[in-house]
Amino acid sequence: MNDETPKDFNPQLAQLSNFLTYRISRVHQKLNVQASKILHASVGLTLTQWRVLAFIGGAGEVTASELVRYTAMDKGLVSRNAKMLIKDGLVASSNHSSDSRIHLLRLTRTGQDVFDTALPRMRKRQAKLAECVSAQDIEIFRRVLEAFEIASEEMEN
Amino acid sequence: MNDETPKDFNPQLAQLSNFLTYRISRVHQKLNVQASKILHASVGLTLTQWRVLAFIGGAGEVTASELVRYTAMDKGLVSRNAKMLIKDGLVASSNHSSDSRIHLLRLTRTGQDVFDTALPRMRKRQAKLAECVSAQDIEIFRRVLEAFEIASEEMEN
DNA sequence: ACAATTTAGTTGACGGAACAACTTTTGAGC
DNA sequence: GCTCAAAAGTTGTTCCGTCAACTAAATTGT
Repeated sequence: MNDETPKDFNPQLAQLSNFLTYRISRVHQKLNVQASKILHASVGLTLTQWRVLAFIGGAGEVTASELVRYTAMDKGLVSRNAKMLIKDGLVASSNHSSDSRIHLLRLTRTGQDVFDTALPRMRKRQAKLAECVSAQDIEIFRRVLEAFEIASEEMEN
Repeated sequence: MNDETPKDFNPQLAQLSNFLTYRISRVHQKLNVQASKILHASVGLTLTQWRVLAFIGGAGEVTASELVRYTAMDKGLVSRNAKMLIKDGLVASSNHSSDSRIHLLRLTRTGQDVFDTALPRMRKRQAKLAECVSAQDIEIFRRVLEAFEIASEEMEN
């Protein structure tokens, strides 16, 4: 969190900290911290809970496995977080008509309120981030992310 | 890990998965998995151990707190990982001449070998990632990361 | 129609990272 | 020179995400 140039500045060290993966890691962590703060302060959810809630809210009605497919989150993680949200009364689960394995998840009235409260704040945050750079650069940034994501899966070795 | 378009494709869900922070999160995770595999296979280190080792190797001789300053890693995390590396004989620690709190960390001969083995592989991986997009786009990507990192610290709200 | 495979979801165990409390040593202020 | 604050590290606790094992239900193949 101390980001002024240290007194004992060492260019070699500074260079090492430029490894791409490492930089992504740091940015990711900081963004997470920030998002978590907002969520905690506004609706008292963790980031993961929010993600699950947001996907349910955005979709209207989904199953856990759809959620897993779209978010690439862990099965167990989704299951546990959904359970918490259900326990807290933000999400309701109902049975699928023909497939009794499946639980359909949707927001409760309260869950919808939480969603409606948090979403604009999260969007605003996104917008603030986006303001830092040009729209074009964001576009490129997205493309590079996309390319990296694909590359990181393909690369064998 | 299933990344073909799901049969039950839902554009609303797809849209939600485009939140920037979330995408960074996913890419970050996948890159980590990949890096970890390479490190595990080549030198048997975890990503965090490698980061500590790499910083020490790059700097020649550093203290733990310098490491903390440059990597923005947690104190405790650095301490524990350094300890493991010392136990495994990859890092040696010696006392500072005048300040007895400080331990100077440097690579042992073995540590240097490990460093020399892993570094080119990690660089190669970076290069492979970089190949996916133009040099110019990488530059922009770095700039955006930089901007986001700053923004995520400043934003108070 | 029944065996075998696949899919949905839950749960337990484990490991690693964040946070905080604590010790020890050094430096600063008076 | 003594007190108090700051810095360097260590260690304990806790929480969260990943992996893997497991149950139950549905689907496929013959």
